[in-house]
Amino acid sequence: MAQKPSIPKGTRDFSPLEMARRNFIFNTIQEVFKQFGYQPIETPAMENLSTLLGKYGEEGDRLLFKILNSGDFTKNIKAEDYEAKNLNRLALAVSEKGLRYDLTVPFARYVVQHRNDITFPFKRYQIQPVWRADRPQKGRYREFYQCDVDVIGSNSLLNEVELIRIIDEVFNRLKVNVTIKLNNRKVLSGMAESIDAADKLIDITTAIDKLDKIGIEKVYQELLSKGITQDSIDNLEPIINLSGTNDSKLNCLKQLIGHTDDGEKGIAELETVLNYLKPLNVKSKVEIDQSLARGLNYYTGAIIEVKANGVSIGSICGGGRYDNLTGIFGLPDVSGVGVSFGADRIYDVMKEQNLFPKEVETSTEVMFVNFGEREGAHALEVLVSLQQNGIRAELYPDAGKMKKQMKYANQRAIPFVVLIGEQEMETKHYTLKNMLTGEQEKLTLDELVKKIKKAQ
RNA sequence: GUGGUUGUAGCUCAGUUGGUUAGAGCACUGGAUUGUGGUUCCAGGGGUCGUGGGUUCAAAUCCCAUCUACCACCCCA
Repeated sequence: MAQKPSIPKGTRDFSPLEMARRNFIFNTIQEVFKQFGYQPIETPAMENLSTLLGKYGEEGDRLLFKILNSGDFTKNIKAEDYEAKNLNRLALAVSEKGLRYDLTVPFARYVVQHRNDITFPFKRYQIQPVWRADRPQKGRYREFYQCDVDVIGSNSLLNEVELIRIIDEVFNRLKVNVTIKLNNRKVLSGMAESIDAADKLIDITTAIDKLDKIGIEKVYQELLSKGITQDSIDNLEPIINLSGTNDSKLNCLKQLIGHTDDGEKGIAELETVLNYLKPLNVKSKVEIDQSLARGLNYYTGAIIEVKANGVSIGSICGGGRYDNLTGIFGLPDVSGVGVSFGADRIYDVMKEQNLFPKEVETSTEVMFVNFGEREGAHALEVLVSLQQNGIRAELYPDAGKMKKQMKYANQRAIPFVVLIGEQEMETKHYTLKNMLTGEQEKLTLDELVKKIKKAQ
């Protein structure tokens, strides 16, 4: 136990069964992305710190993994920074690269860098791990995969509609029951403006974002502590407390904040998206949630978040529109909208709800028992024909005890075993054993193929 | 980053007020069964009790530190 090896905090190994299930998720998501016409890109695991820093707020900067410079990494350290324990400056002195924190900022960097080769609107997807130096918890890891779809260079709200359809399609295929929550940043600014607290937008949004979790009283407490007046809070109450159907929420919002510029625009956008959606037969519940804010302060329009119904885990997918993300890299006025699927959390939800189809766990469909040199050679020929017919087959490599070979097949959950000994070699009728029922029968090669194919 | 809970065999866990050689179930290996797994029976291997220090004649057990996992906050996929 003492010197048992281990892996860093918040990281995980994935064993074959977990990989089979994870790949099921990744493949499903990727198929949907492709079906909607998105193209893949990849970016490096590490980016220059200058690309990453300052994009996620103070909290985000703290959660960035930084990479120690090669060579003499002390050469840029200034004595006074060391004396004063100026950690930020020391970190910059010894490190100029960091692990990516999400896929959106590297994508923005990519777009700016390759702007001359890209045809806009650019629809890309990206499935890669990201790293955050967060304290791990259930559903929270330090290394996890994001599956991003974004379209950049188009202001059309049809993109929002398309993303919602993608979300719906992915979770339908995965059989995960979800609620898609929708809001608009402009509605939030309209709210702030209508209570004369436009300058406190961030404080207001982060506070009411917690409504679900901590209840309305605590939200008010937090607002007061941030310097929002009691008058303003009283005015805010009817807005936060909206309930009912999307239509009735929209109507109330119009009355309450429709007079502000941003409020009017935001409501109109929400209404447009929902109207597009109406005839499209989206199966997941789509609901307006005027308390939905999400932390990232670069969203400017739509805000989207997906929750799995009946599982207490954070959001499993989220995103929104950002009008000027590439602006920070010197390419202004390019609007983008996208969402990110959290594969690891989707895995946890599906695990908890037993949603993985057991077919994904079958690797080898048929195993040949090895009786010895001559029998093995014969089995190999039969095996090749099966493989050429698209059947996943393997021959046990050692002519060991039959019990051991059967046990191997059993534990690998291989549904069929073929036995080829003296008798079978002579008659060319091979014994096929169904490992689930225990039934055996003697079949010719053609019958063998047919039988196994039928079970696929 | 703040506060709390935790750690004994590969896994899930017992372990008395601190007291000889730390146990069980499952898993693993071998046998009963040299052409039959998943059931049954028998036998066996495997732990310096997370790590480091301290208290004590004596520590898995008490104290401190540290690491891990989990929970709440913060934040988020």
